[in-house]
Amino acid sequence: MKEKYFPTEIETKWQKRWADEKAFEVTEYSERPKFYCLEMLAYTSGRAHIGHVSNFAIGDVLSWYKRMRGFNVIHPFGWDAFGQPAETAAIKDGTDPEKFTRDAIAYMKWQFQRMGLSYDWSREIATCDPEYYRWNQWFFIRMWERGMLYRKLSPVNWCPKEDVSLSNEQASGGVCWRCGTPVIQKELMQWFAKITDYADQLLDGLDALEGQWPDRVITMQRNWIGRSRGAHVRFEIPECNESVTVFTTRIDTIFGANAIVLAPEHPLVEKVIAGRSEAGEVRAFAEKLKQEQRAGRPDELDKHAIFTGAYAVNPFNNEKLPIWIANFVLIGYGTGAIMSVPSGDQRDFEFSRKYGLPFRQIKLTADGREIEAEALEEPNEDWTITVNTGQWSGLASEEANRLMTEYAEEKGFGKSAVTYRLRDWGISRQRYWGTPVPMIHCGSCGTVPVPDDQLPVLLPKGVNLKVQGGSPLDHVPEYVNVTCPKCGGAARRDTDTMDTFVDSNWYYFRYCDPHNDKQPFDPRKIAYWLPVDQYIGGIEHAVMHLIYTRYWSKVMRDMGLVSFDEPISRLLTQGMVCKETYRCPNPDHDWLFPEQVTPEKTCSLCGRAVEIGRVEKMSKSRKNVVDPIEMIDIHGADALRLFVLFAGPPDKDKEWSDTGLEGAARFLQRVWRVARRWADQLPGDLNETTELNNHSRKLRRRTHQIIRSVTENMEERLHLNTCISSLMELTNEIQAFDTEVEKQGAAAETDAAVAREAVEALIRMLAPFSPHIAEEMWEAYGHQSSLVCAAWPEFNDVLAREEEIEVAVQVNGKLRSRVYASVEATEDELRQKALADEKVKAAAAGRDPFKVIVVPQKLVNVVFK
RNA sequence: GCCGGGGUGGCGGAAUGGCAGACGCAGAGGACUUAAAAUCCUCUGGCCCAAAAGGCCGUGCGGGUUCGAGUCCCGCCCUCGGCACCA
Repeated sequence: MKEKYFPTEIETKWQKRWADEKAFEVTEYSERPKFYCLEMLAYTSGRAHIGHVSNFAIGDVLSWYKRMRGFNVIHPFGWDAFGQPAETAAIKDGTDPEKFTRDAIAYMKWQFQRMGLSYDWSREIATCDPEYYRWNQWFFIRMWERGMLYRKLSPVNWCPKEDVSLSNEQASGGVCWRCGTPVIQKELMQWFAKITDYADQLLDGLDALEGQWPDRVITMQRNWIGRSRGAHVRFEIPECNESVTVFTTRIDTIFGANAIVLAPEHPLVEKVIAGRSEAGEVRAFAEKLKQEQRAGRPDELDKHAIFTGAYAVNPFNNEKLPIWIANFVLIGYGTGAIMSVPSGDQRDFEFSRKYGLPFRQIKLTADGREIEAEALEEPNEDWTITVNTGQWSGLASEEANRLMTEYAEEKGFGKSAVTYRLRDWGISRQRYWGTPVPMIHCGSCGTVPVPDDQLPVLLPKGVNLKVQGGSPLDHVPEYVNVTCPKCGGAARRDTDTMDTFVDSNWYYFRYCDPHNDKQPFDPRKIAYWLPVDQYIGGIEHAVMHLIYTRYWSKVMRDMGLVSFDEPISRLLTQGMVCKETYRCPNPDHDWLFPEQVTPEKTCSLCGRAVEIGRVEKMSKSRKNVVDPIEMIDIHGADALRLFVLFAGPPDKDKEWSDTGLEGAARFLQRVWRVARRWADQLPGDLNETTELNNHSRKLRRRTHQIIRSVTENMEERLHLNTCISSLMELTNEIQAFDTEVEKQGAAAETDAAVAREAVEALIRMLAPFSPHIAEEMWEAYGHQSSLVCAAWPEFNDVLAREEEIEVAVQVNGKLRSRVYASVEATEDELRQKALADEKVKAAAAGRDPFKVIVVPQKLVNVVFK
């Protein structure tokens, strides 16, 4: 072993060797049980950041660990390569999105390879490869055939000057990012996937994920799906011979209704105002509400409403209810119409107060009082006891709710119903850089899919992206003008591309069979590798990506391609890496780089005191990003990986610290020195019963204790930060042992054997975290084959056992003393020892203890009254 | 507003009802060195006490359960994240 540890040299050597030996490539032909370790697809932003290091380091540790535990570990990698930023860059700088993306992949791959991650690169995919997106198209057609896809008019952000659709980001602030024109909403015919058909399955499937997925992700998904059980109730509108159906979860409050309120887009609006003098005014008001809503002002809290002049009839009591239109009723939820019950709902309460509609109390307060409706200061949304509700008065609300629903069903004006917050998934994008929709619109045959043998529909190259009027693909005649596959007549190709969430729905299925040109994947390979055993990624994907991919997976199940319900068994959402920010009060300087801040915390440009911002997510605009490659150049990938994992638990946010990274590097240096001390010593025999001197016995015991604790933390909780702490402790133990050996002069043969056992355990347990240095030391210890083939160290409970343990002695729950005993000491022995203790005797003052609690090997609590 | 995390030394964090502060960072002192760096050793929650011994306090705040609470229960406060007029 060299005297000094040079990370760059070692890391280059082992990265090359792993690549040459294809060390991390796997097949499904194995005796070992499989383990699928997956990190989220990397977006091709152009540059790796510390968040990537953290995400991938977690997955890499787990892959290494499972490999050493005898699993056949698939650990693949790929690129989320389609999407808007490449197209935006192209419009701004005139680059080609494909070139932009390929360059980004090349550079980022180089960066990730310098981190020494144990990926099976032979399975690498990029979603912009025709070999990949071809199968998006194939799935699209299969979904369409199954009635899972349909087209409908749906609004998009639209720039009226350039006549192009804009993403929310491009329309931020309500103006077009290119020309500053105020954005309007335009209805376009777009593709939707019927995810709502699977709402129940997606909701109920979450039960099985409890304990395996973070609680907050499960809760967020439940809320996102938002199943709500209630009833549809039909209200007749005699004057125009129509009826309106509302959805309510509280039919038991229907006697308190004071109005029917429609969403401004509701189709009945035109019918109820037809022929009325106020029709023009109401229509204009509805239009205004539509614009307001679509301009998307989330802080809009005021209720805006207008009376249409028409009335509906409450089927329970034949009361006439005025029909209103209001901004707080949404066309996309329920039936787009509600009954307003001001005494039972916050929104209805605000609406009714503002417009002076009457109140009626229809249930007791939570504390059982009946109060004057007009005296209500807030609505009562509780389930209590009904009052003033005709024949249902005096019932528990839940009971009334059930009976009144039954009554409505009997009488034929209502029905129990379930609605969801979840809406169908719009997958159309009017953009260039995405998967082309493989459909053709024919004047005589309608919408016709491109035949399978003509897939992929290739994205044309050299397209002008800075067009006005529709999508860039609309302006490529040779792309648009096709013959109908059915009738051979002239037809028009659909020019939409797909949402990139389609790409990420099934990429991890493709990893299992990445080069298949006959089908998206061989179902037999999926049956072997899937479900994913551990998925690791950012919390920002808690809802959309992770619902869409669950949905896709269920559709594939129904197509007979896969046989499981849930594709991801365990999920870990890693925290962000954050860093302090600095800001100069001078607006010309604003955010500062750390090197622009003097040690006195003043701005190096103007000398003013710098505001130290809170620790926040790294971002370019705040100038608090750390470049991983810079850090690797200084301290090595091993140290960087170790630090990001040591900084905190994987699922919590972590704070970047330069000195923390230095600490990690210093630790690796120490491990190196400790290992070097014993690398060339010939060890004697060592077995479970070998007689050892004191310091050897102690090191051996600590070695086995630490193997046990690291193993448990790996298996049960993925508390990687505490695993690293334990490795540091083991290193400290070996160092202390070395000092003892120095004191004695010469090392005994058994000393060398015990030291070797400890160092080799340390090396093997360090491998998942800092694999390069571990490999180098392993080789120096005379092992011919790589650690990739090494086994995780086993602990021996007998050797880990303490000879004498310290037992805390409490008097009335307060720590007062300590006694020493053997591990085998019985409860009674511990009790006697504690009672004999001077402190306990003093506290007793002659009394007998009221109670003595003994926790074996830990503590004795002596209680006096 | 709703939902979900979280609040522990100077800092990052540890502790699955049983000795709070493991491990690391930062800091102080010492050894080695002509010197520095590196390395090694020691100390480092607060308060009382000249010091030691010893004692008291201490996990956001207030209650509770328990022999025993950072951990469990109830009520607050603060903070971060997600969603947001979802009937």
